[in-house]
Amino acid sequence: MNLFADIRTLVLDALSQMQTEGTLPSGLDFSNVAVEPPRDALHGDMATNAAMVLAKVAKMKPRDIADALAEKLLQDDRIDVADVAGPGFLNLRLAPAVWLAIVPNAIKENADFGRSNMGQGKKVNVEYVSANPTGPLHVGHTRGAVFGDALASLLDFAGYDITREYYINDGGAQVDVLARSVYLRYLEANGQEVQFVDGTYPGDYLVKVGQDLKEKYGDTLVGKPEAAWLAELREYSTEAMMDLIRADLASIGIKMDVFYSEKSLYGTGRIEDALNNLDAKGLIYEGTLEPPKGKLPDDWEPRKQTLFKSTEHGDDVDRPVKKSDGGWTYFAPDIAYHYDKVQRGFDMLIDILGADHGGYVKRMKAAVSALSDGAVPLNIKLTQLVKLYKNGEPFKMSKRAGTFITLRDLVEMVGPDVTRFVMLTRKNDAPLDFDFDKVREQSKDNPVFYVQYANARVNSVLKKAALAGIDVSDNALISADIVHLNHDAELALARKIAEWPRLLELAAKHNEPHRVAFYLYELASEFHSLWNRGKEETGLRFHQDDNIAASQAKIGLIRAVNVVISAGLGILGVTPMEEMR
RNA sequence: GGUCCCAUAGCUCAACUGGAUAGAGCACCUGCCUUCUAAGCAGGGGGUUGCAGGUUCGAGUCCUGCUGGGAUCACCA
Repeated sequence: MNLFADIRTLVLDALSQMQTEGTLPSGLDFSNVAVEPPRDALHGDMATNAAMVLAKVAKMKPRDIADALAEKLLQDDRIDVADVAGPGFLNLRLAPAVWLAIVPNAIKENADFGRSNMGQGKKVNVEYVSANPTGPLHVGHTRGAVFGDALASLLDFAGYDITREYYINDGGAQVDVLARSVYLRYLEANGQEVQFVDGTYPGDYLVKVGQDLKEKYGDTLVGKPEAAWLAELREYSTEAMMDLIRADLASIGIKMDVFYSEKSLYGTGRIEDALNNLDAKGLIYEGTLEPPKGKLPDDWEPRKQTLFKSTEHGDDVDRPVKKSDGGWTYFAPDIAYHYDKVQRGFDMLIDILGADHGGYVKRMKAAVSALSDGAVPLNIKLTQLVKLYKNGEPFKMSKRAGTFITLRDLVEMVGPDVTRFVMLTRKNDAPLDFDFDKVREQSKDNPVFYVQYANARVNSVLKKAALAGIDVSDNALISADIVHLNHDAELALARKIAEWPRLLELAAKHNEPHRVAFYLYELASEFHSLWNRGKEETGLRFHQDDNIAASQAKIGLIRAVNVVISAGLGILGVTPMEEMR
């Protein structure tokens, strides 16, 4: 139930009627006609830009259209007031009962309130995290993980058929490095002194892997040449790292549907298939790239390579798919991987990448555009850096000094819920400041607690009312008489609740889960405001002495707040708190 | 130098993708606890939306050019 959509339908119907009556010319495009909440509540409940959008094509004055439209709309008993204002806005005021009707509706739909079918079941693949399997997830990965997961939930709630996917980069040279590093830890476990030279991973998360390896092989690999153990250890170490990463993800509530291995693309003809597809379209050629403009890299030299003509699909330069030694570049398996996604029948692909991969966007989009003949859009969202602070002071990370903050550290220090919420209070492409101390503060400075506190307060009221013998079951609240909600402050809260389905669709449409976080903050604020007004105006308290019917109506209102907060937090992946203690 | 992202109140950020007088929080000032949790609420001051043009009924939002910050730039992933 989306009131804004309902009223927009009403407006469009009225416009069509005006066309049949000849007040408006036919053949107009209504797609830009919007019904939105006005910026200033004084203007009314909803505003439509219909008159201004249509004025030019209809060759009429905006105000004339608006006046005629107002007259039509007023015939509907949901519309109390329709005023023309400004350059041609039509401000609508709805009958209070229309707003208040959202309350029992929200309680009835409960966890499904706001769910939309705008996605029409379209298959969407959301690929996120995809960190190299060479170590635990760190803070940067965490942001991508949380953002991708919330976006997936958001789209799911908006009616898309979502697949959550992780691409394991287990095919490249970094896995050799991992294997060698693990071998060193293995030697260490066998009592040898080892040196971690450049080009190996010194992190102590590999200590246990080395020890486990000793359990498995004893000392049989000691002193053997690399050729004897490299392949084996590559396999073993990536498995161990993926176990680690899966556990990291689980600790913030993320469960992938698919883990897709890069290695599985090699030696199976899949890379060749993808490139053949491009070749058949005349997009693969042998050639030499121009040197990059500006300052030349020291070791630059012209070189003949196998290139993908990505410029045909919007890239700036063509991109190599084979190295000079004949091996694939990292781009080649990525092409094959996305080809696979296209073949699996997704209607849309979304990749979540760190901002440092921004240079990769155009070529990947070019590849998907070419592979799918433009049929499957690839939407790449970049997540900006996370700057860590401790008590207002920048917190510098250094692998060497052991002050490298991992996802696990974050979860242990502040918990999964706070981590997730805070990381979703910024747009994905804006840098994020994360202060370990501030996010744990239990005050309204901290949006997490502010929202949770609202939820807890509602529960507190429900509990006390039940103790006082009032039936506050959802069934009782649904059938409560909204006539008892007759105050502007109560109406304001009902309006905010009614915005939820619309907000959700907007957030989904723009792939912006942070909007959910901001909305929840506003909803909580509206609720806290009403709560406090009850101190002075006793008629606004939720629990009305000796008036069970009024109490049930008022408690129903805040139970609806509860429903929306739970649904919203659910999308963000945050567990609502029943009480704050 | 090329490409991408960013620039909004003293600070951290919104602004429903082109709508009305640009909004919140922090900080500062003034009020509100005998009351369902004051972990909260109400009110006040604070702005040339980096600069200069352009597009139109209308621009923080779109286009062009600057300035400043970040990321990235073939044979690493």
